[in-house]
Amino acid sequence: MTVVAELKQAIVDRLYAALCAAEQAGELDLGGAEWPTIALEVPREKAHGDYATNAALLLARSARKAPRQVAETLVRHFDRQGTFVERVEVAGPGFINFYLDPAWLTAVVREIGRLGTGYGRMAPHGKRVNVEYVSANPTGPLHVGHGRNAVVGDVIANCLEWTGWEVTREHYTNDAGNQVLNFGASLEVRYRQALGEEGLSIPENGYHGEDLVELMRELAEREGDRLLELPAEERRAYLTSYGLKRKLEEIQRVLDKFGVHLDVYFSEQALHDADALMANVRDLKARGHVYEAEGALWLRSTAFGDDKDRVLVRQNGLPTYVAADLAYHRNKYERGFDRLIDVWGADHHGYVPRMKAGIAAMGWDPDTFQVVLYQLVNLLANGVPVQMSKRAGRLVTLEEVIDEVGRDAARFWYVMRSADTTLDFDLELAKKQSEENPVYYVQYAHARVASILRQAQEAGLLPAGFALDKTVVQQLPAWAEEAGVFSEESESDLVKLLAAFPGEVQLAADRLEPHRIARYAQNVAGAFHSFYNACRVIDRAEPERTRLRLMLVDAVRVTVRNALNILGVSAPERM
RNA sequence: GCGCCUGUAGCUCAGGGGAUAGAGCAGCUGCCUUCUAAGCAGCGGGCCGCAGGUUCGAUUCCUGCCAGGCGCACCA
Repeated sequence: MTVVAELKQAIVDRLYAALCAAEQAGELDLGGAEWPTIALEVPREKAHGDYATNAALLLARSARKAPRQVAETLVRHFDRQGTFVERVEVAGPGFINFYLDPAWLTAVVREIGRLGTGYGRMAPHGKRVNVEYVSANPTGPLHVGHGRNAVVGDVIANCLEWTGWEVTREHYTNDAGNQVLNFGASLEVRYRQALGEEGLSIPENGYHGEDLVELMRELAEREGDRLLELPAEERRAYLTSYGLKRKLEEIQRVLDKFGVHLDVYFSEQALHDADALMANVRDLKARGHVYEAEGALWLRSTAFGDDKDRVLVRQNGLPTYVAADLAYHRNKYERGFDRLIDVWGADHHGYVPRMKAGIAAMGWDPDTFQVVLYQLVNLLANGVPVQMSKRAGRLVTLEEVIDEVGRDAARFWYVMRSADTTLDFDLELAKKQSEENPVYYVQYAHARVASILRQAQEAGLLPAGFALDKTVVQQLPAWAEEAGVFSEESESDLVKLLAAFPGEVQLAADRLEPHRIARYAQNVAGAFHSFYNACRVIDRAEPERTRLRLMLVDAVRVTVRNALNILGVSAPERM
């Protein structure tokens, strides 16, 4: 438990004790009503203390007393011995405000220094979660939308890992079904065209992308017209599997460039090959959730909250996408995951109820399956929407975005905003403003701290062997023991923010809201820059204060670096 | 028609049952002979879409409406 978690728990415990004592003293009669959950919050106004609770306001009704009176009673019975609480006040309509001994701030900084790269990380609890994201079709390049999916999924996975989950990052590759047939047909056309054949056109529902032209041109150069001599079916099979393989490699290459490293690339075709789809349908049938109608096999998903039943096997005997996806999710559960998370574009939101229904029908708790939906990405150029036409085959690829904007800025941009809001991604703007991008503001804070530490070392304040891969406290534990307290407002503001980091990570993980980490990093950077301008760190006239502040800026370095780490953004030591 | 998301400062967006609603950008005023000015300090700017309801208290929760986006396949 962190210093903050402990001190908050102590306050809550003492509040319950005070409540209990007040009841026994006959000063408070809740009339048998249950005790409310007492929560502490950091007040918006710092004049209202370090922490505050609205417990008295919640108790007022059942106690049939004025909230302020209830608060006074609780405060009278509140025992602050052995806690960091220095002063307790009743304020406003009945809030109880807690003012802490400034030594708590020193304790926080000391702790951050001790934990270093582990600050904000919870202990593993052994539960396993599978996070499925990107899951792009291997029939074309990754585009701007995939970028959001990738970063949202990646940062969620990181947050879960930091909060103790054993995480598997997984990509589902749709390398089977109709679209693959269309893909193969498109490749055939491009191959023939590359060999000079004319009068051919990409079939209905085919893939018009320039990337396939390039891919087949390359193949034609290497293989010549040799493939034309093969039987049609064999040629088609070759082209298809060749294309899928190359496109998947392409996806992996770009993701790698984007800092997205997935543990598992799961092939849909493998499910087909193992007869997993029909095996699952048979199982669902045995469970009584499948019926036949109009020549098709239906899942009675309405029994599990869906608004209509869904076809699993079509009249023509081919399984639907739902059948494949259910078999896939069954496979995930059978691999022993306690929890499944899928990251989908909001255009697929209508698909959620049928998946949940299917999962319930297969016998798993649908609450263990969650879908994170992100709203779509609008691509703009100078504020004007860019028409993304698949037909014309012209779309801005993720790789172009990474190349133009830079990996760090792109990642930060994608995850900066809540997944619930539509994201305008203006390439021209992102390029032009790259110097003003919030990510640089955060990275700059980190670089500035590193610079201060370097200067401290040059000034002989830190030992010659001082290394940035460890913290000041780790290398100079005696400093932490002798440290005094912070007195400047910009110092305490900063430390309080640093203290909130583990809680922020937990909240981001619990709510699957990765943008909170980006926002938090900006807040810390802001508080640091303010501190930097208000306080001088290295001051030969005041060695004790210098040491304390060196530990503070080092704690900033640790926290910013850890936050950027979760975001998958680099933390440069120089800029 | 039904479902999901969104509506908060000029723009882009945070926040969230409480005590005086925030940030960045844009505009204006200051701050570099001292650790990185990719920075800081300050000023101006708000019926938190509209109308009801619940509550001691609503911008936050509920209902209805309005506006924008996205869905509603034996496609994936």
